[in-house]
Amino acid sequence: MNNPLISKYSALTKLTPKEKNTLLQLQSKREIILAGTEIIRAGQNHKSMYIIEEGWAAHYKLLADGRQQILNISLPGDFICLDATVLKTAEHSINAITDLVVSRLSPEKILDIFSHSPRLAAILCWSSVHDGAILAEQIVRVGRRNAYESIAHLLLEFLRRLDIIGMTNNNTFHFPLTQELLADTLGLTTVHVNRTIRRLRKDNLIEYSDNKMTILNLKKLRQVAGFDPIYLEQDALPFRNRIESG
Amino acid sequence: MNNPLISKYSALTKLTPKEKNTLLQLQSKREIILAGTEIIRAGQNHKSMYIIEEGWAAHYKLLADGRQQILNISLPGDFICLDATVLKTAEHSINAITDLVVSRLSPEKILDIFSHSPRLAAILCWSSVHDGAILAEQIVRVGRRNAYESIAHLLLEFLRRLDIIGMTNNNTFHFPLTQELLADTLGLTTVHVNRTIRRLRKDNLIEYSDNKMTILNLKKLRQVAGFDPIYLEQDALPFRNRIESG
DNA sequence: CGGTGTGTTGAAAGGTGTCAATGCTAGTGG
DNA sequence: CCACTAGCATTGACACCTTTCAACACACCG
Repeated sequence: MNNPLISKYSALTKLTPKEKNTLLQLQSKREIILAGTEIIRAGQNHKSMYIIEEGWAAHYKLLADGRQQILNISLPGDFICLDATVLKTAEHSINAITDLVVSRLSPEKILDIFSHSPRLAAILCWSSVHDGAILAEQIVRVGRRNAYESIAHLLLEFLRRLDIIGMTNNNTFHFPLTQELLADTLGLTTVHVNRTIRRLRKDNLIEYSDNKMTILNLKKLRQVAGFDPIYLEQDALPFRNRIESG
Repeated sequence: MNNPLISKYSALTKLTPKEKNTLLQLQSKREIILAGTEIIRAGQNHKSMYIIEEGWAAHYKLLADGRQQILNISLPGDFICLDATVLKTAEHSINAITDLVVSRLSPEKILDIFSHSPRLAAILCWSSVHDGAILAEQIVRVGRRNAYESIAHLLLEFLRRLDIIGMTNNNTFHFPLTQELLADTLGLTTVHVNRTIRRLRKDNLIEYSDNKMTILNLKKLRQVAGFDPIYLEQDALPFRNRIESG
Protein backbone atom coordinates (compact mmCIF):
# COMPACT_ATOMS: atom_id res chain seq x y z
CA MET A 1 0.00 0.00 0.00
CA ASN A 2 1.48 3.28 -1.04
CA ASN A 3 -1.03 5.80 0.23
CA PRO A 4 0.36 8.35 2.69
CA LEU A 5 -2.86 8.69 4.70
CA ILE A 6 -3.08 4.94 5.12
CA SER A 7 0.61 4.65 5.93
CA LYS A 8 0.16 7.24 8.63
CA TYR A 9 -2.84 5.61 10.24
CA SER A 10 -1.36 2.14 9.90
CA ALA A 11 1.47 3.30 12.13
CA LEU A 12 -1.22 4.06 14.70
CA THR A 13 -3.38 0.96 14.50
CA LYS A 14 -4.10 -1.98 12.24
CA LEU A 15 -6.72 -1.00 9.71
CA THR A 16 -9.27 -3.46 8.41
CA PRO A 17 -9.67 -3.84 4.63
CA LYS A 18 -13.02 -2.11 4.92
CA GLU A 19 -11.51 0.83 6.74
CA LYS A 20 -8.76 1.11 4.18
CA ASN A 21 -11.38 1.08 1.52
CA THR A 22 -13.35 3.88 3.15
CA LEU A 23 -10.18 5.95 3.43
CA LEU A 24 -9.28 5.30 -0.19
CA GLN A 25 -12.75 6.34 -1.29
CA LEU A 26 -12.21 9.67 0.39
CA GLN A 27 -9.28 10.13 -1.96
CA SER A 28 -10.84 9.09 -5.21
CA LYS A 29 -11.11 12.51 -6.81
CA ARG A 30 -7.79 14.36 -7.08
CA GLU A 31 -7.07 17.99 -7.81
CA ILE A 32 -3.96 20.04 -8.37
CA ILE A 33 -3.20 23.24 -6.49
CA LEU A 34 -0.34 25.34 -7.78
CA ALA A 35 2.50 26.46 -5.55
CA GLY A 36 1.80 29.82 -3.98
CA THR A 37 -1.97 29.41 -3.99
CA GLU A 38 -3.75 30.50 -0.85
CA ILE A 39 -5.91 27.51 -0.01
CA ILE A 40 -7.86 29.24 2.73
CA ARG A 41 -7.58 32.66 4.32
CA ALA A 42 -8.02 33.27 8.03
CA GLY A 43 -11.56 34.44 8.78
CA GLN A 44 -13.12 33.10 5.61
CA ASN A 45 -15.90 30.57 5.80
CA HIS A 46 -14.73 27.03 5.39
CA LYS A 47 -15.94 25.34 2.25
CA SER A 48 -13.90 22.22 1.76
CA MET A 49 -11.44 20.01 3.52
CA TYR A 50 -8.49 18.36 1.85
CA ILE A 51 -6.19 15.42 2.18
CA ILE A 52 -2.74 16.18 0.85
CA GLU A 53 -1.55 13.51 -1.55
CA GLU A 54 1.63 15.21 -2.72
CA GLY A 55 3.42 18.37 -1.75
CA TRP A 56 3.86 20.65 1.28
CA ALA A 57 1.53 23.34 2.63
CA ALA A 58 2.06 26.02 5.30
CA HIS A 59 -0.42 27.07 7.98
CA TYR A 60 0.31 30.62 9.02
CA LYS A 61 -0.91 33.78 10.64
CA LEU A 62 -0.16 37.34 9.61
CA LEU A 63 0.31 40.32 11.89
CA ALA A 64 -0.90 43.74 10.89
CA ASP A 65 2.61 44.99 10.16
CA GLY A 66 3.41 42.12 7.82
CA ARG A 67 5.22 39.83 10.21
CA GLN A 68 4.32 36.25 9.49
CA GLN A 69 4.40 33.14 11.66
CA ILE A 70 4.05 29.65 10.27
CA LEU A 71 2.25 27.39 12.73
CA ASN A 72 2.72 24.02 11.13
CA ILE A 73 3.58 22.52 7.81
CA SER A 74 1.33 19.86 6.34
CA LEU A 75 2.83 16.94 4.48
CA PRO A 76 1.33 14.19 2.32
CA GLY A 77 -1.21 12.17 4.26
CA ASP A 78 -2.23 15.14 6.39
CA PHE A 79 -5.74 16.49 6.59
CA ILE A 80 -6.17 20.20 6.00
CA CYS A 81 -9.11 22.09 7.46
CA LEU A 82 -10.32 19.04 9.32
CA ASP A 83 -11.63 21.55 11.85
CA ALA A 84 -14.17 22.71 9.27
CA THR A 85 -16.26 19.95 10.80
CA VAL A 86 -16.79 22.03 13.92
CA LEU A 87 -15.75 25.59 12.94
CA LYS A 88 -17.57 27.86 10.57
CA THR A 89 -14.57 30.01 9.70
CA ALA A 90 -10.87 29.38 9.30
CA GLU A 91 -8.63 30.23 12.24
CA HIS A 92 -5.56 30.77 10.09
CA SER A 93 -4.46 30.84 6.49
CA ILE A 94 -2.98 27.99 4.50
CA ASN A 95 -0.70 28.33 1.53
CA ALA A 96 0.65 25.82 -0.98
CA ILE A 97 4.44 25.77 -0.62
CA THR A 98 4.86 23.44 -3.59
CA ASP A 99 2.46 22.30 -6.24
CA LEU A 100 -0.01 20.06 -4.46
CA VAL A 101 -2.09 17.06 -5.36
CA VAL A 102 -5.05 16.98 -3.00
CA SER A 103 -8.33 15.17 -2.48
CA ARG A 104 -11.10 17.59 -1.75
CA LEU A 105 -13.77 16.54 0.71
CA SER A 106 -16.97 18.06 1.92
CA PRO A 107 -17.13 18.20 5.72
CA GLU A 108 -20.27 16.12 5.46
CA LYS A 109 -18.11 13.15 4.55
CA ILE A 110 -16.58 13.37 7.98
CA LEU A 111 -19.98 13.43 9.61
CA ASP A 112 -20.80 10.29 7.65
CA ILE A 113 -17.77 8.59 9.10
CA PHE A 114 -18.80 9.66 12.57
CA SER A 115 -22.23 8.09 12.09
CA HIS A 116 -21.09 4.88 10.49
CA SER A 117 -17.60 4.01 11.71
CA PRO A 118 -16.76 4.73 15.34
CA ARG A 119 -13.25 3.45 14.94
CA LEU A 120 -12.45 5.67 11.96
CA ALA A 121 -14.07 8.51 13.87
CA ALA A 122 -11.66 7.85 16.73
CA ILE A 123 -8.79 7.85 14.26
CA LEU A 124 -9.88 11.23 12.89
CA CYS A 125 -10.09 12.60 16.42
CA TRP A 126 -6.64 11.24 17.05
CA SER A 127 -5.48 12.99 13.91
CA SER A 128 -6.76 16.29 15.18
CA VAL A 129 -5.21 15.76 18.61
CA HIS A 130 -1.96 14.75 16.94
CA ASP A 131 -1.90 18.04 15.06
CA GLY A 132 -2.22 19.70 18.45
CA ALA A 133 0.78 17.77 19.73
CA ILE A 134 2.82 19.06 16.82
CA LEU A 135 1.71 22.61 17.60
CA ALA A 136 2.74 22.09 21.22
CA GLU A 137 6.21 21.01 20.22
CA GLN A 138 6.40 24.01 17.91
CA ILE A 139 5.77 26.25 20.91
CA VAL A 140 8.69 24.72 22.77
CA ARG A 141 10.87 25.02 19.68
CA VAL A 142 10.13 28.68 19.25
CA GLY A 143 9.96 29.57 22.93
CA ARG A 144 12.81 27.73 24.56
CA ARG A 145 15.29 26.71 21.91
CA ASN A 146 17.85 28.89 20.23
CA ALA A 147 18.23 29.04 16.48
CA TYR A 148 20.75 26.23 16.25
CA GLU A 149 18.71 23.82 18.37
CA SER A 150 15.48 24.92 16.83
CA ILE A 151 16.46 24.27 13.21
CA ALA A 152 17.96 20.94 14.19
CA HIS A 153 14.74 20.00 15.96
CA LEU A 154 12.51 20.98 13.07
CA LEU A 155 14.60 18.98 10.60
CA LEU A 156 14.32 15.92 12.83
CA GLU A 157 10.57 16.36 12.96
CA PHE A 158 10.40 16.45 9.18
CA LEU A 159 12.65 13.42 8.95
CA ARG A 160 10.38 11.40 11.21
CA ARG A 161 7.12 12.55 9.68
CA LEU A 162 8.38 11.86 6.18
CA ASP A 163 9.74 8.52 7.28
CA ILE A 164 6.30 7.42 8.43
CA ILE A 165 4.90 7.99 4.95
CA GLY A 166 7.90 6.45 3.23
CA MET A 167 9.37 9.61 1.81
CA THR A 168 12.91 9.43 3.14
CA ASN A 169 15.88 7.51 1.90
CA ASN A 170 18.92 7.02 4.11
CA ASN A 171 18.20 10.12 6.14
CA THR A 172 17.79 12.11 2.95
CA PHE A 173 14.60 13.84 1.86
CA HIS A 174 13.30 16.42 -0.54
CA PHE A 175 13.15 19.72 1.31
CA PRO A 176 11.25 22.47 -0.53
CA LEU A 177 11.37 25.17 2.16
CA THR A 178 13.22 28.36 1.38
CA GLN A 179 15.24 29.93 4.15
CA GLU A 180 12.58 32.60 4.37
CA LEU A 181 9.90 29.98 5.11
CA LEU A 182 12.18 28.37 7.64
CA ALA A 183 12.59 31.74 9.30
CA ASP A 184 8.84 32.30 9.39
CA THR A 185 8.41 28.86 10.90
CA LEU A 186 10.94 29.35 13.66
CA GLY A 187 10.32 33.01 14.41
CA LEU A 188 13.72 34.07 13.10
CA THR A 189 15.05 36.22 10.28
CA THR A 190 16.30 34.81 7.00
CA VAL A 191 19.73 36.21 7.67
CA HIS A 192 20.03 34.38 10.94
CA VAL A 193 18.60 31.17 9.50
CA ASN A 194 21.18 31.33 6.77
CA ARG A 195 24.06 31.70 9.19
CA THR A 196 22.75 28.95 11.43
CA ILE A 197 22.19 26.45 8.63
CA ARG A 198 25.67 27.24 7.47
CA ARG A 199 26.93 26.39 10.92
CA LEU A 200 25.01 23.10 10.93
CA ARG A 201 26.70 22.31 7.62
CA LYS A 202 30.12 23.28 8.84
CA ASP A 203 29.63 21.08 11.89
CA ASN A 204 28.91 18.16 9.55
CA LEU A 205 25.46 17.61 10.96
CA ILE A 206 23.54 18.15 7.75
CA GLU A 207 24.09 18.45 4.03
CA TYR A 208 21.77 20.71 2.12
CA SER A 209 21.63 21.90 -1.45
CA ASP A 210 19.15 21.95 -4.31
CA ASN A 211 16.22 21.27 -2.01
CA LYS A 212 17.83 18.06 -0.90
CA MET A 213 18.39 17.65 2.82
CA THR A 214 20.54 14.94 4.35
CA ILE A 215 21.02 14.31 8.05
CA LEU A 216 24.67 13.33 8.28
CA ASN A 217 24.94 12.66 11.99
CA LEU A 218 21.57 11.65 13.36
CA LYS A 219 22.76 10.90 16.85
CA LYS A 220 24.57 14.16 17.34
CA LEU A 221 21.79 16.19 15.74
CA ARG A 222 19.30 14.62 18.14
CA GLN A 223 21.53 15.50 21.01
CA VAL A 224 21.96 19.07 19.83
CA ALA A 225 18.21 19.49 19.33
CA GLY A 226 17.17 17.68 22.47
CA PHE A 227 14.85 15.79 20.17
CA ASP A 228 12.51 13.27 21.74
CA PRO A 229 10.27 11.83 19.00
CA ILE A 230 7.66 10.59 21.44
CA TYR A 231 5.20 13.30 20.47
CA LEU A 232 5.10 11.84 16.96
CA GLU A 233 4.79 8.23 18.07
CA GLN A 234 1.40 7.59 19.64
CA ASP A 235 1.17 3.95 18.78
CA ALA A 236 -2.26 2.84 19.87
CA LEU A 237 -5.80 3.99 20.45
CA PRO A 238 -7.20 3.37 23.91
CA PHE A 239 -10.64 1.84 24.38
CA ARG A 240 -10.31 -0.34 21.32
CA ASN A 241 -12.95 -2.76 22.48
CA ARG A 242 -15.37 -0.05 23.37
CA ILE A 243 -14.83 1.77 20.12
CA GLU A 244 -14.88 -1.33 17.97
CA SER A 245 -18.12 -2.57 19.45
CA GLY A 246 -19.67 0.90 19.60
CA MET B 1 -26.50 29.74 35.73
CA ASN B 2 -23.10 30.16 37.26
CA ASN B 3 -21.18 27.22 35.92
CA PRO B 4 -18.03 28.10 33.94
CA LEU B 5 -18.28 25.16 31.56
CA ILE B 6 -21.84 26.02 30.71
CA SER B 7 -21.04 29.71 30.40
CA LYS B 8 -18.31 28.86 27.95
CA TYR B 9 -20.44 26.61 25.79
CA SER B 10 -23.40 28.95 25.96
CA ALA B 11 -21.23 31.57 24.28
CA LEU B 12 -20.88 29.06 21.44
CA THR B 13 -24.41 27.83 21.00
CA LYS B 14 -27.70 27.72 22.83
CA LEU B 15 -27.83 24.68 25.05
CA THR B 16 -31.04 22.78 25.72
CA PRO B 17 -32.01 22.10 29.34
CA LYS B 18 -31.23 18.45 28.80
CA GLU B 19 -27.76 19.26 27.50
CA LYS B 20 -27.13 21.55 30.43
CA ASN B 21 -28.20 18.77 32.68
CA THR B 22 -25.82 16.29 31.11
CA LEU B 23 -22.98 18.76 31.49
CA LEU B 24 -23.87 19.42 35.11
CA GLN B 25 -23.94 15.72 35.84
CA LEU B 26 -20.38 15.47 34.60
CA GLN B 27 -19.51 17.90 37.36
CA SER B 28 -21.39 16.36 40.24
CA LYS B 29 -18.41 14.97 42.15
CA ARG B 30 -15.83 17.60 43.05
CA GLU B 31 -12.27 17.20 44.27
CA ILE B 32 -9.58 19.56 45.47
CA ILE B 33 -6.07 19.59 44.05
CA LEU B 34 -3.48 21.62 45.94
CA ALA B 35 -1.36 24.25 44.29
CA GLY B 36 1.89 22.82 42.99
CA THR B 37 0.50 19.32 42.44
CA GLU B 38 1.53 17.65 39.21
CA ILE B 39 -1.79 16.52 37.77
CA ILE B 40 -0.26 14.44 35.01
CA ARG B 41 3.31 13.94 33.84
CA ALA B 42 4.28 13.73 30.18
CA GLY B 43 4.59 10.14 29.06
CA GLN B 44 2.46 8.67 31.81
CA ASN B 45 -0.67 6.72 31.00
CA HIS B 46 -3.80 8.79 31.18
CA LYS B 47 -6.16 7.77 33.92
CA SER B 48 -8.67 10.54 34.35
CA MET B 49 -9.89 13.68 32.73
CA TYR B 50 -10.92 16.79 34.61
CA ILE B 51 -13.09 19.82 34.30
CA ILE B 52 -11.64 22.78 36.16
CA GLU B 53 -14.22 24.39 38.40
CA GLU B 54 -11.94 26.85 40.17
CA GLY B 55 -8.30 27.80 39.79
CA TRP B 56 -5.59 27.88 37.14
CA ALA B 57 -3.44 25.06 35.76
CA ALA B 58 -0.38 25.10 33.51
CA HIS B 59 0.35 22.73 30.64
CA TYR B 60 4.07 22.55 30.09
CA LYS B 61 7.00 20.66 28.65
CA LEU B 62 10.43 20.30 30.16
CA LEU B 63 13.72 20.14 28.29
CA ALA B 64 16.52 17.91 29.47
CA ASP B 65 18.54 20.83 30.81
CA GLY B 66 15.69 22.16 32.93
CA ARG B 67 14.32 24.79 30.60
CA GLN B 68 10.56 24.87 30.80
CA GLN B 69 7.92 26.02 28.34
CA ILE B 70 4.31 26.52 29.28
CA LEU B 71 2.03 25.68 26.36
CA ASN B 72 -1.30 26.91 27.64
CA ILE B 73 -2.97 27.79 30.87
CA SER B 74 -6.29 26.22 31.71
CA LEU B 75 -8.94 28.27 33.46
CA PRO B 76 -12.27 27.37 35.07
CA GLY B 77 -14.58 25.71 32.58
CA ASP B 78 -11.72 24.13 30.66
CA PHE B 79 -11.31 20.42 30.12
CA ILE B 80 -7.98 18.92 31.03
CA CYS B 81 -6.74 15.76 29.38
CA LEU B 82 -9.70 15.61 27.06
CA ASP B 83 -7.29 13.95 24.66
CA ALA B 84 -7.22 10.93 26.98
CA THR B 85 -10.19 9.87 24.88
CA VAL B 86 -7.90 9.08 21.96
CA LEU B 87 -4.39 9.00 23.44
CA LYS B 88 -3.01 6.37 25.76
CA THR B 89 -0.31 8.56 27.26
CA ALA B 90 0.00 12.23 28.12
CA GLU B 91 1.81 14.44 25.63
CA HIS B 92 2.82 17.00 28.21
CA SER B 93 2.68 17.65 31.93
CA ILE B 94 0.07 19.65 33.79
CA ASN B 95 0.57 21.43 37.07
CA ALA B 96 -1.83 23.16 39.47
CA ILE B 97 -0.83 26.82 39.64
CA THR B 98 -3.36 27.56 42.37
CA ASP B 99 -5.45 25.30 44.52
CA LEU B 100 -7.98 23.75 42.16
CA VAL B 101 -11.49 22.50 42.44
CA VAL B 102 -12.04 19.93 39.70
CA SER B 103 -14.52 17.37 38.54
CA ARG B 104 -12.84 14.12 37.70
CA LEU B 105 -14.20 12.10 34.79
CA SER B 106 -13.41 8.78 33.31
CA PRO B 107 -12.79 8.99 29.56
CA GLU B 108 -15.62 6.54 29.17
CA LYS B 109 -18.02 9.34 30.05
CA ILE B 110 -16.93 11.09 26.90
CA LEU B 111 -17.53 7.98 24.84
CA ASP B 112 -21.02 7.87 26.31
CA ILE B 113 -21.64 11.38 25.13
CA PHE B 114 -20.40 10.47 21.69
CA SER B 115 -22.87 7.59 21.52
CA HIS B 116 -25.86 9.40 22.90
CA SER B 117 -25.61 13.09 22.11
CA PRO B 118 -24.18 14.07 18.74
CA ARG B 119 -24.55 17.74 19.48
CA LEU B 120 -22.66 17.58 22.76
CA ALA B 121 -20.09 15.44 20.96
CA ALA B 122 -19.69 18.23 18.41
CA ILE B 123 -19.28 20.71 21.24
CA LEU B 124 -16.55 18.60 22.79
CA CYS B 125 -14.81 18.39 19.44
CA TRP B 126 -15.13 22.14 19.16
CA SER B 127 -13.56 22.43 22.59
CA SER B 128 -10.58 20.43 21.52
CA VAL B 129 -10.19 22.41 18.30
CA HIS B 130 -10.56 25.64 20.28
CA ASP B 131 -7.65 24.57 22.49
CA GLY B 132 -5.69 24.16 19.28
CA ALA B 133 -6.56 27.70 18.25
CA ILE B 134 -5.18 28.99 21.53
CA LEU B 135 -1.99 27.02 20.99
CA ALA B 136 -1.70 28.53 17.52
CA GLU B 137 -1.96 32.04 18.87
CA GLN B 138 0.62 31.15 21.49
CA ILE B 139 3.01 30.23 18.69
CA VAL B 140 2.58 33.64 17.12
CA ARG B 141 3.01 35.31 20.48
CA VAL B 142 6.26 33.55 21.19
CA GLY B 143 7.57 33.53 17.63
CA ARG B 144 6.79 36.94 16.26
CA ARG B 145 6.11 39.32 19.11
CA ASN B 146 8.64 40.96 21.38
CA ALA B 147 8.32 40.89 25.15
CA TYR B 148 6.27 44.06 25.40
CA GLU B 149 3.74 43.01 22.75
CA SER B 150 3.72 39.46 23.93
CA ILE B 151 2.85 40.18 27.56
CA ALA B 152 0.20 42.64 26.45
CA HIS B 153 -1.30 40.02 24.16
CA LEU B 154 -1.35 37.31 26.80
CA LEU B 155 -3.06 39.60 29.29
CA LEU B 156 -5.73 40.41 26.75
CA GLU B 157 -6.29 36.74 26.14
CA PHE B 158 -6.78 36.14 29.84
CA LEU B 159 -9.11 39.11 30.05
CA ARG B 160 -11.30 37.73 27.30
CA ARG B 161 -11.29 34.14 28.47
CA LEU B 162 -12.10 35.17 32.01
CA ASP B 163 -14.77 37.49 30.75
CA ILE B 164 -16.57 34.64 29.02
CA ILE B 165 -16.88 32.77 32.31
CA GLY B 166 -17.81 35.88 34.25
CA MET B 167 -14.61 36.26 36.20
CA THR B 168 -13.68 39.84 35.37
CA ASN B 169 -14.89 43.08 36.79
CA ASN B 170 -14.26 46.36 35.03
CA ASN B 171 -11.20 45.02 33.24
CA THR B 172 -9.86 43.73 36.54
CA PHE B 173 -9.21 40.10 37.34
CA HIS B 174 -7.42 37.89 39.80
CA PHE B 175 -4.05 37.01 38.33
CA PRO B 176 -2.19 34.25 40.16
CA LEU B 177 0.80 33.89 37.81
CA THR B 178 4.22 34.68 39.18
CA GLN B 179 6.62 36.47 36.91
CA GLU B 180 8.53 33.22 36.61
CA LEU B 181 5.44 31.46 35.22
CA LEU B 182 4.84 34.36 32.88
CA ALA B 183 8.41 33.98 31.67
CA ASP B 184 7.96 30.25 31.10
CA THR B 185 4.78 30.96 29.19
CA LEU B 186 6.31 33.52 26.89
CA GLY B 187 9.74 32.01 26.45
CA LEU B 188 11.48 34.83 28.33
CA THR B 189 13.48 35.21 31.51
CA THR B 190 11.98 36.42 34.76
CA VAL B 191 14.29 39.41 34.77
CA HIS B 192 13.09 40.55 31.41
CA VAL B 193 9.46 39.91 32.28
CA ASN B 194 9.91 42.03 35.35
CA ARG B 195 11.35 44.95 33.42
CA THR B 196 8.72 44.69 30.73
CA ILE B 197 5.77 44.56 33.13
CA ARG B 198 7.28 47.53 34.85
CA ARG B 199 7.29 49.34 31.53
CA LEU B 200 3.65 48.43 30.90
CA ARG B 201 2.87 49.90 34.30
CA LYS B 202 4.88 53.03 33.70
CA ASP B 203 3.09 53.48 30.38
CA ASN B 204 -0.22 53.38 32.27
CA LEU B 205 -1.46 50.39 30.33
CA ILE B 206 -1.91 48.07 33.29
CA GLU B 207 -2.01 48.11 37.05
CA TYR B 208 -0.71 45.09 38.85
CA SER B 209 -0.11 44.22 42.45
CA ASP B 210 -1.11 41.53 44.93
CA ASN B 211 -2.23 39.18 42.18
CA LYS B 212 -4.73 41.73 40.98
CA MET B 213 -4.44 42.76 37.35
CA THR B 214 -6.23 45.73 35.85
CA ILE B 215 -6.20 46.76 32.22
CA LEU B 216 -6.14 50.54 32.40
CA ASN B 217 -6.16 51.38 28.72
CA LEU B 218 -7.82 48.60 26.78
CA LYS B 219 -7.72 50.33 23.44
CA LYS B 220 -4.05 51.18 23.57
CA LEU B 221 -3.09 47.80 24.96
CA ARG B 222 -4.91 46.11 22.09
CA GLN B 223 -3.06 48.31 19.67
CA VAL B 224 0.29 47.58 21.27
CA ALA B 225 -0.37 43.84 21.27
CA GLY B 226 -1.92 43.68 17.83
CA PHE B 227 -4.68 41.76 19.57
CA ASP B 228 -7.47 40.41 17.43
CA PRO B 229 -9.81 38.37 19.66
CA ILE B 230 -11.36 36.47 16.78
CA TYR B 231 -9.54 33.26 17.65
CA LEU B 232 -11.46 33.20 20.95
CA GLU B 233 -14.82 34.01 19.40
CA GLN B 234 -16.08 31.10 17.36
CA ASP B 235 -19.75 31.80 17.75
CA ALA B 236 -21.56 28.94 16.11
CA LEU B 237 -21.31 25.30 15.16
CA PRO B 238 -21.81 24.50 11.49
CA PHE B 239 -24.10 21.67 10.38
CA ARG B 240 -26.50 22.28 13.23
CA ASN B 241 -29.35 20.55 11.48
CA ARG B 242 -27.28 17.59 10.53
CA ILE B 243 -25.84 17.25 13.99
CA GLU B 244 -29.12 17.82 15.77
CA SER B 245 -30.95 15.23 13.74
CA GLY B 246 -27.99 12.82 13.69
C1' DC C 1 14.06 34.54 64.04
C1' DG C 2 15.97 32.72 59.83
C1' DG C 3 14.49 30.63 55.51
C1' DT C 4 12.11 30.68 51.29
C1' DG C 5 9.67 32.52 47.45
C1' DT C 6 8.92 36.46 44.80
C1' DG C 7 9.85 40.96 42.99
C1' DT C 8 13.41 44.44 41.71
C1' DT C 9 17.63 46.46 39.93
C1' DG C 10 22.39 47.06 37.67
C1' DA C 11 26.14 45.87 34.55
C1' DA C 12 27.93 43.25 31.05
C1' DA C 13 27.71 39.57 27.52
C1' DG C 14 25.57 37.37 23.79
C1' DG C 15 22.07 36.04 20.54
C1' DT C 16 19.34 37.87 17.03
C1' DG C 17 17.68 41.64 14.12
C1' DT C 18 18.45 45.38 10.80
C1' DC C 19 20.33 47.34 6.82
C1' DA C 20 22.77 46.96 2.81
C1' DA C 21 25.22 44.81 -0.73
C1' DT C 22 26.74 40.83 -3.61
C1' DG C 23 26.54 36.42 -6.11
C1' DC C 24 24.06 32.91 -8.25
C1' DT C 25 20.58 30.51 -11.00
C1' DA C 26 16.59 30.07 -13.76
C1' DG C 27 13.45 31.99 -16.61
C1' DT C 28 11.90 35.60 -20.05
C1' DG C 29 11.87 38.37 -23.92
C1' DG C 30 14.27 40.73 -27.56
C1' DC D 1 22.41 34.17 -28.08
C1' DC D 2 22.44 37.90 -24.97
C1' DA D 3 20.47 41.32 -21.71
C1' DC D 4 17.45 41.54 -18.09
C1' DT D 5 14.77 40.41 -14.16
C1' DA D 6 13.18 37.89 -10.12
C1' DG D 7 13.96 34.90 -6.43
C1' DC D 8 16.98 32.96 -3.31
C1' DA D 9 21.36 32.30 -0.78
C1' DT D 10 25.21 34.67 1.31
C1' DT D 11 28.02 38.03 3.86
C1' DG D 12 29.54 42.13 6.81
C1' DA D 13 28.91 45.75 10.18
C1' DC D 14 26.34 47.44 13.64
C1' DA D 15 22.26 48.12 16.78
C1' DC D 16 19.20 46.28 19.94
C1' DC D 17 16.56 43.02 22.52
C1' DT D 18 17.16 39.62 25.78
C1' DT D 19 19.97 36.83 28.80
C1' DT D 20 23.19 36.08 32.43
C1' DC D 21 25.04 36.84 36.86
C1' DA D 22 24.73 38.99 41.02
C1' DA D 23 22.81 41.44 44.62
C1' DC D 24 19.17 43.29 47.47
C1' DA D 25 14.29 44.18 49.28
C1' DC D 26 10.16 42.49 50.97
C1' DA D 27 6.48 39.42 52.66
C1' DC D 28 5.20 35.27 54.48
C1' DC D 29 5.70 31.39 57.55
C1' DG D 30 7.12 27.63 60.58
